[in-house]
Amino acid sequence: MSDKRKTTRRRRGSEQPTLQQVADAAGVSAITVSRALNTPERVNAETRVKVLATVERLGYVPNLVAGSLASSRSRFIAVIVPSLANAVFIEVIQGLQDTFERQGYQILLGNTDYNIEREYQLIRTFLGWSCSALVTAGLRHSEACRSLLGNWDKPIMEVMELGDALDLNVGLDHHEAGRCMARHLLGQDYRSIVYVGACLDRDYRARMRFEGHREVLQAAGLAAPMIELDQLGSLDAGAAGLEQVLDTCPGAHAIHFANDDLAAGALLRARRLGLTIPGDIAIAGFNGLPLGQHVTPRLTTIRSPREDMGRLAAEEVLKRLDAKRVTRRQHDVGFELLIGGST
Amino acid sequence: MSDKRKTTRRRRGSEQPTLQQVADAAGVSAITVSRALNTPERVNAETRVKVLATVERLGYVPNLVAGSLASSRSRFIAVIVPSLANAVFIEVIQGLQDTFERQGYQILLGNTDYNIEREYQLIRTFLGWSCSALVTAGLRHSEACRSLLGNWDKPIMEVMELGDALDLNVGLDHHEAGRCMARHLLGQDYRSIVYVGACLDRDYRARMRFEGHREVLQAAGLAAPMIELDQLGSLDAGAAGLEQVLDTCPGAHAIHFANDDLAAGALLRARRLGLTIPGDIAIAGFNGLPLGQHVTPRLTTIRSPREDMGRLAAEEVLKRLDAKRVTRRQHDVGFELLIGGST
DNA sequence: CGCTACCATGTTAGCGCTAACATAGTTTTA
DNA sequence: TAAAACTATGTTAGCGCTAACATGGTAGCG
Repeated sequence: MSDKRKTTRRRRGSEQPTLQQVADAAGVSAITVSRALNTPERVNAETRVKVLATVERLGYVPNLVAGSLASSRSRFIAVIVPSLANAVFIEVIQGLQDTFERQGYQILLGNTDYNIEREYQLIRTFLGWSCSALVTAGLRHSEACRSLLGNWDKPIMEVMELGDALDLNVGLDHHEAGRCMARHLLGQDYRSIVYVGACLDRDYRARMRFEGHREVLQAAGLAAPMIELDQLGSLDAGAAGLEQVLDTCPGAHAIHFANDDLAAGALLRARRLGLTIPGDIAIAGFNGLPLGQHVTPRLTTIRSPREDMGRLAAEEVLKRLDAKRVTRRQHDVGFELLIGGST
Repeated sequence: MSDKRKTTRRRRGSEQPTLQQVADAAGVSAITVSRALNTPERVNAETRVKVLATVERLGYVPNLVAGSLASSRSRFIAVIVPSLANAVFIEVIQGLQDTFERQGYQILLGNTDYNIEREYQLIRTFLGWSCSALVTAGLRHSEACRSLLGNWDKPIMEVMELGDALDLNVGLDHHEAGRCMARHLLGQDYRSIVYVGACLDRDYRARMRFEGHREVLQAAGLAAPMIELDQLGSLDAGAAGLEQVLDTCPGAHAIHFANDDLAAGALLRARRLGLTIPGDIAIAGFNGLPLGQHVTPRLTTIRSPREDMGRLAAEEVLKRLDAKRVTRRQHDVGFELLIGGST
């Protein structure tokens, strides 16, 4: 390097004051300011007051990027869901956010659009942010993703369904939910029951429910016809689904929809067509959305405790982060059959 | 410091390979690996291939925290909304996320729960992450928040409503939307019109719409009664609102609800009560949610282009980040009156 | 052919913070 | 009363990356 040109290669990022500047202004060392902010109980009360006043006076905002690099811990929690269009995931996120933010963690939200490759990319990026934990919806991941997570030493929480999880798991048994509704429909003496779902390759939990449903019908010696729509859960798709059933299965007594959006769309369309429910056709859903309780007749459905699922998932992750005992890796949050007038 | 104890104070964060390790393995310098990953066009094709193969082989995941510190740029966009329970914000977020993620930006989502003090805290934290830009719902902020943002040199985008913005602004005119619906109702010859809102101090945009509504009614020489519910937009609240109107304003011809959730709740309840719509009571909403088009009769409402609003907001921010010309600071996305059978 | 221009890559010095260890003063313990 | 333990604060050395400048080679040009 050239000899004299010590032009002190300056590179200040922003004009924000730094920890060091606060320390100088307060007449202490940088580490004392750091401690006053992060572990106040380890600083003498008098010093603490002086430092915090200086922080306030200078309008100091801690650079969390630098802090994370130094400590190799960020207070990020990666949360990955397949869609934001579905109220179900929103409610889980609310439960997560509520619990995590209360503890000073920030959620990094990723949306895969039901694309398993996209999930891998998101997880890669999130690992680069030194997240403290990962919460992801579902148990299905790409091979690349599994091997990436295999080398990761932070808590991993898989929510929504139960099964063979990577680490922690909070969810419900979708096969059993499908069986439960099918049993209810049989109990009401419907014999010709159609299952209507949408995009079951992506919404594979709906397929699990169908499998449970089919099991029960077959055990009763009945056929289990299924119709798959090509648009994800929406009122429109449900209305279309109803019409498709009326066209192609004229003798159907009941329709078991994969979710409440579809079921409510069908129910509203049926009423508009002047059909009697459940006389002409019975309708059942899944999720327990509020809408189902406001339509007439009330929708028979299965309520899943979504916000609680998020909350419980977050609590279990927090326990892990606090190095608390791991009591159980798996939690079944269950579900509840809500019987309305629609069946 | 003691003389000999050069115990090389090691502090490796994780076991992840670093840039330097990739560089050594590939036989180049660290900066070349950095360039191969971040500005591949500035590296010879042959070298690039060799480096990327090594990256792949070692399973290297870039430490984004370190990168952000060094460059004092993160690819975070702070997004602050008052609630996730409201579909309106979700759709705006979807528009934002879709556009930003496509450009490699990650959204940091904050939820204020309609608490203006919480907004300040969130913004403080987000500034600490060296966000590239801030998108926030609404123009109302605390004094502390304004002064914090005053010193900030990155793009700030305020969405949802139009007005005196800090920087960029994409939204619609809520006063005008209120006027528009009031004019429609007058045009249908309703004379006794009640406005029903919920928590109008928090949902102040609904209050703006009420003010537009009141202006029009008063100009026509009519009273503009208003009922405020104490539960934010939900079907339940709407049903309760309808009953309150029936009780307290027995001569009402029409109800102008602050949003579609309330309106749909009222409409469904009215039908359950056996009322004729719009004969016994006319009902109007705001938002243009799909549900409004599925109830019978269809709900008269105002559709706001929410996802487009998010998309446009993101595009404007991206233009700024690319140092493109700032054509306009403010964009009115407009709205559309949807006339259904409910009025 | 000497000059500038440019391309590909390297060297050095931080970014702003915290972990790890050090030190001085005070209290407790045997 | 000396040693051990604890309290409050400071010093040093990175965390893993990129900006800024440096260097050597090749091409272009009059």
